Amino acid sequence: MRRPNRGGDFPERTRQSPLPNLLPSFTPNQQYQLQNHTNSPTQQQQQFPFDTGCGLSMDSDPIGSFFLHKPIVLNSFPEDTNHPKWKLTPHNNMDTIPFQVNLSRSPNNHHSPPPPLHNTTEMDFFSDNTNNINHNVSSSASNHHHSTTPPTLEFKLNTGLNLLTANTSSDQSMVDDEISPNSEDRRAENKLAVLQAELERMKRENQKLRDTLHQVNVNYDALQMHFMNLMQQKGEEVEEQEVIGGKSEEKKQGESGGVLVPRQFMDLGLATNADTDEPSSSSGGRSQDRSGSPNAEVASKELGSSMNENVNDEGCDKEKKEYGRGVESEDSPSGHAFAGDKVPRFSPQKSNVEQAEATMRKARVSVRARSEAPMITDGCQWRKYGQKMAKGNPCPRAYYRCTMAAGCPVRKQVKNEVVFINPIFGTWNKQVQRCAEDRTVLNTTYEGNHNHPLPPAAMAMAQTTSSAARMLLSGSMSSADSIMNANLLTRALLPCSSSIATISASAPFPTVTLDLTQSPNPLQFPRHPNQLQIPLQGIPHNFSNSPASLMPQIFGQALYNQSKFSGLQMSHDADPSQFGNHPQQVPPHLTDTVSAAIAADPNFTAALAAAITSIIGGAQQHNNSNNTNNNGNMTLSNSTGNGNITSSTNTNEKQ
DNA sequence: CGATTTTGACCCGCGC
DNA sequence: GCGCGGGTCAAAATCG
Repeated sequence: MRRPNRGGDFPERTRQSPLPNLLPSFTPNQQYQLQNHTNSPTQQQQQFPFDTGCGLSMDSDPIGSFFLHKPIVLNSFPEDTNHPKWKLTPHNNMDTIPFQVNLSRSPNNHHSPPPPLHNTTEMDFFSDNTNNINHNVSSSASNHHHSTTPPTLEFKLNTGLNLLTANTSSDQSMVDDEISPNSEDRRAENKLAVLQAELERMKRENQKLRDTLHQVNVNYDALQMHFMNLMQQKGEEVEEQEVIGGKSEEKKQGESGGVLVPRQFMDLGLATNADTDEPSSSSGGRSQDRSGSPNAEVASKELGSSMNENVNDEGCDKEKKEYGRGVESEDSPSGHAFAGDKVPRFSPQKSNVEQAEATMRKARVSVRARSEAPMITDGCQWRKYGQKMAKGNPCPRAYYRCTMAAGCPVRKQVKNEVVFINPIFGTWNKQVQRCAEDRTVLNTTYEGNHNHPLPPAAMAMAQTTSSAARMLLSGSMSSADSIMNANLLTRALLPCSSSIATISASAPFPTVTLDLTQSPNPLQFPRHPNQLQIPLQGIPHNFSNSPASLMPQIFGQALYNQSKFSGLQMSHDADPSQFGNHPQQVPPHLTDTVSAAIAADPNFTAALAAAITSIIGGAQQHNNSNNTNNNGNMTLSNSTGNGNITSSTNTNEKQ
């Protein structure tokens, strides 16, 4: 089943250059003709190569590609693009003169432009700076797309641009220019020549930037693909392990007809098959009763048996339950699978990507933050569908699901924790200066990926979930990756806080817990042995004084940024401690730049280009200063052989 | 009147 | 087998 929105759950990030487009472009599908307004002798039909009248000769190859041959000696190029004599107008002007093109040139012309017509040495106009520009145009003269904009404006077709420049310059030929007796005109011509040269230089520079940006995009795609491949491989490894380890359990549940499938695989299977068109209610007894489908359970078991045959003879009742309920937990790229909250569940054939994504979907991102508000405003629309009283907690736990799109699988839990800190351990909050018993911690847990475009305000959290899930997916597989991801997570956040991020790979769901409550005392929040806690440099200390609604966006964006930049930053991943815990000490490059760039420009690629420039520019100075070791240093060590991760932190918050 | 919230019931896994 | 807790459903109530 297609899942186009996976990873792309969010609005497509266009990859437009942040730089002004200095390259020429024609209006697509617009036919242009060269119009002579003065009935000059040039009204005669011309054939290639011909003089464009601006010091450029023009040629074309058999496929209609145009070549301009520009003499080194530049002549007058009046800036008046509306020169009364030559004008390019759209083809719909029937009064214009057709722009005749002889296309029967030698095929060698494409790479070997014909000899110049003029006396000066000619150069390949595209040889050095426009190699990547598509200068193929229609083979018909009438299809010769030509911009009517001045040459300094947008254009993507150099031929058209320069032709325009030439045509708008004058009806005088080069020879005419050279014999001009007017010295003032010559000065103007020289000035124009300089400007023209500058224009060419800018075009070359722009082309280089575009090439660089293109390369960045390519690299980014490659990194993304590589990351996905790694996740797939790791998922397969875990799957194999679970298959081996689950034999006994399989035997145990086999008697009751249960079908065991490795969790990871089952997730996918249950989540992605739309072909069975199985109602979600089929797996839940209660739902069966309410749906009035007496055969639902039988059908479900049959499907399970079928799956047993097709897949790996295992099952996960819990997953089946979850997905059978409509869930929710699966996002459909096509969107139809979520209509009515009914999700077909079984699919014996799953791509590795889907498997990895399904596993990722189970990952959770939990945010602990102090807030007086009942719920974090994260930009999404949520509908409460349940509430439970948690044992030992006077505050109920609320369950929300995203209602921004029908069938959106994203859910969140909001737990209003009452935090009691034992003053014996000296865990009074020195910043807040409040009694520990007064504090309430808002614990918001997100799960799933949105299957719909998100508003900018909601992008951060959604991307946080996605990014964190990806990190969990890899981090839960090996300690080394966990450390790497933890480091990435740390680096993702702005360097001004000692908040704790906990990565838990324990069952049932891997969870990233971002603790924004600033509780450095490990006794306050006992850690799971498989948890990795990292001081998050970037979360404001006094969160209670910060709008809680902003926090998920802050770290969400940062985490998302980090996930995108991980490949880049890892290459020069310096000691995070060098950033210190003081914003004023933060190096201006890197994190701040990235965050600022992306914050300023929703276009990720644009920000990426800006950030890369910054990173590259700041890498050297970064390397020169990365020996500094301050408080807030993060030391990670893998002290166990079973994949458990322990960490030791050395933050100035630790007491 | 549609959307949202409330709330009791239900399902299921897990531990005893 | 039973109870507990997490999670979900859906009818009823409420809201705008």
